[in-house]
Amino acid sequence: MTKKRQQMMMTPEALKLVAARFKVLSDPMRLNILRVLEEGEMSVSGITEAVESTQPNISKHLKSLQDAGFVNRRQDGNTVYYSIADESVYELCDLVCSSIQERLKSQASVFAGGKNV
Amino acid sequence: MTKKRQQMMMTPEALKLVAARFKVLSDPMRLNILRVLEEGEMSVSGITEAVESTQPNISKHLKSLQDAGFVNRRQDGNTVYYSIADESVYELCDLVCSSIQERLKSQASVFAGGKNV
DNA sequence: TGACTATATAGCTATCTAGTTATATAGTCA
DNA sequence: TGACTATATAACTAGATAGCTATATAGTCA
Repeated sequence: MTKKRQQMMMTPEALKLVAARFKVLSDPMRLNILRVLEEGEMSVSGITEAVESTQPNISKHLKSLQDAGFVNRRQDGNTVYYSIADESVYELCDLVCSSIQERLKSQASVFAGGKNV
Repeated sequence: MTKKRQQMMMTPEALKLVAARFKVLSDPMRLNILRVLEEGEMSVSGITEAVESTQPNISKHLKSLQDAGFVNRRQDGNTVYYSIADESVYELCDLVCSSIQERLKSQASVFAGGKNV
């Protein structure tokens, strides 16, 4: 567990890029959209219905997801389909979920009288 | 690459938790603090100097990092030392960095005339 | 062409937050 | 005790943004 890691990126510009990417993932609605898209490509109206929001709101979120490179856009006639472009987003979510679970578990052990950090 | 993944967490509360965690990472200054702490435990004043900011600002950021469980706090006399509590944050950053590099590479190939998505 | 549909965008508002300055808190040391 | 130091907090400002309504754009079909 003490394997040497390479130093994190360090220029201010790089930090901004990384932060911006995390920012796109820092909204529950956008995460919900990504979750829906995990099942496959879907139209804007389909997504709107699936996440129970309004069409303009979803279009805006999809734009930011696309700008960040998380989703792809495909137009067929006058309906537009979005799909996942970067599968690593799910790894990110899995990591965060595991981390949250760890944290909740250790907090629970406090209440149970177990030892924690 | 097509291995089945378990479905992402789905309750609204879970989505909020995950989003909140990403939000803490969505600021360049906080990422910079984490980068500095990668080298080991450091005092507030040390961090403030390392990232070239003001002490109140850094204290505030450290508080949000601590609330999210990313860092630990240890007081010795009247100086306070912070250290990394959750190493997974570096995995998250590595994933994002790789993803950004992939993206930049594919964009570069467009300019070079290579084929892209 | 015009009526219709799907998506995108503009403009607005309420909320949030990074950074600032000033101050409070709390520990050390004489 | 008082002077000093390190950190935390309060109060404020400026900028960002999620969601809304209204509207624009663009594709289909008669």
